[in-house]
Amino acid sequence: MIKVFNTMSRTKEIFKPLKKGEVSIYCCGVTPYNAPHIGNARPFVTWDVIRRFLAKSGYKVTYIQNFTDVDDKIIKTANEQGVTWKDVAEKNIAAYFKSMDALNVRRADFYPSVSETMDDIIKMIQTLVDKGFAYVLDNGDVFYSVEKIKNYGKLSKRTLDDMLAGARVAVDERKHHPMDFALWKSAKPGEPSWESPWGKGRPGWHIECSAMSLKYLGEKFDFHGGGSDLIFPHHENEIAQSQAAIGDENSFAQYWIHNGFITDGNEKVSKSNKEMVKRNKGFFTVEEILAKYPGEVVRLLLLQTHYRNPLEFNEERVIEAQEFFGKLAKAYWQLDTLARKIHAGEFIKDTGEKNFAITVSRAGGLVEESERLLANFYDAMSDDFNTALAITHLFELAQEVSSYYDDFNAGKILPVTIDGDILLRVRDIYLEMASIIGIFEQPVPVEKVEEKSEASSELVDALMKIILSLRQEARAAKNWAVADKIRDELKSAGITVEDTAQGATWKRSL
RNA sequence: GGCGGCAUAGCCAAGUGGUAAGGCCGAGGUCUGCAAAACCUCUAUCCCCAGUCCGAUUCUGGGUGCCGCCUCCA
Repeated sequence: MIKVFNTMSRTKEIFKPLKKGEVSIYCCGVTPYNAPHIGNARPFVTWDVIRRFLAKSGYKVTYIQNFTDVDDKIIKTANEQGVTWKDVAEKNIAAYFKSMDALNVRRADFYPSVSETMDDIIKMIQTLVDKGFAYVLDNGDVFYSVEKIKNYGKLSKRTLDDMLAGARVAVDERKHHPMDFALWKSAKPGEPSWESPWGKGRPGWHIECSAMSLKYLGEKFDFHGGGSDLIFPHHENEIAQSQAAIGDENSFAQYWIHNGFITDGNEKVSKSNKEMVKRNKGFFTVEEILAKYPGEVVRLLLLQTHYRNPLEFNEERVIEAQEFFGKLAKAYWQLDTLARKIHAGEFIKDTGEKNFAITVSRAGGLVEESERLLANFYDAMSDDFNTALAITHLFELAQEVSSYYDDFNAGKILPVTIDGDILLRVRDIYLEMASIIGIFEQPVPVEKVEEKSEASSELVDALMKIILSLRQEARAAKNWAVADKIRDELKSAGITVEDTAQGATWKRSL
């Protein structure tokens, strides 16, 4: 049983799909007028995990995400840069994909754009005009009439009276009601336009999502999501339009999922906050952040807070997440190594009956524990996609594994083949959790447990081998001054040396 | 001004009507020539007041603080 918090009811509801075994999702995508910043990334990472979880739970998932490629800001940017609106959109869509790929966000089933859905948009506006929910002005503008529908404001929990009382914006006198919004804007000089029954123009904001969801998912679909800043007016207006056009107030999305904001100093991260952009120069867009830290680390950080809560983002937290990720990765490495080597019989020795029993019981405990944690993991995910809690279960397993590994290395556990079989099962469980969270899909850039560094060249490896063997000679002669000096100087050169029971290891400092 | 949300340890962050997961930091320990790493152990009564209840951090009301939306915004 999966429970989800529905913004419409403001409560957790039991999820029942419209079609058995299938889930349809529409998530509002981006307006590609510049490169995505970290705040933009959150809903897509969130939905990516939801998709993975639902798919793993046996649902056939259809996921649609749009690009609003016809928009004021895009036109403005294009005019400023002396390029076409399409150039701007294409460039930023490419940037979007690049960032999302690095965050392991899987591709949507379709990415409709406004420019490619124009016919459907015009058709929907025409329906609204025909049914009397919209009106056309002399200049060709078309507005939606909010008074024509019952319960306008039901998603954002406000009434037309509330909104009038708190109105802050100068009202356009041509509108029948101050809250009426544009479905179609007549063409202005220097702007792209499309032919329509009302003359040349382009769609207003909101209508594209209604038209696209109808086109790709039909009159009813399961989930609709996006950032909580979209609740009003965007999603409210989508509901009004769609349900009016379809003629069914139960149509359109069944569950509304909204994610909280990423904050910086308790303030919403936003491109329009000039001061914040300035303060975070060089560490603001996803691309900038990914230039310094691995995508999987950033992804993990984004999922360590429940999606509905605000998430404070700064470099310190990324570093913390990197440490956390490193431990998860190391435990996986330990588990994989141990399982494969024991399974292949590499470690087999005569353990004696007593030790054999202890070892099997210890490994058996590990597999029981991993199964318990896997169940907890699914419970957490089933409770409104609580990735923050789910990740701690994965981490607990990582700790169990590391503890086992430590004892193994210390000789407290003797290897027998049966361990390998059991540990392979534990490894599969570990990977199952990781795959839903969506990590370990990229080469792990973590520290080495063996004596050479992954990111190094053969030459560096050879040099390090020489240096470390010289240092080892000094250590053997108890010449600590020389040994420590070598270690200290390597450290300042960006290489960390650690002495272990198996000899010295080195890695590049992070 | 209208509407909505949040308030848990130094920091981050789950959660529950029966005295609160996890991470970071910190303290102690094992190991070690030292260091590091690793592993083990320890560290909160949940913003304030009132109410309901046998019992509230968790429910209700009030207060305070913070945030968001109402204009573009993930």
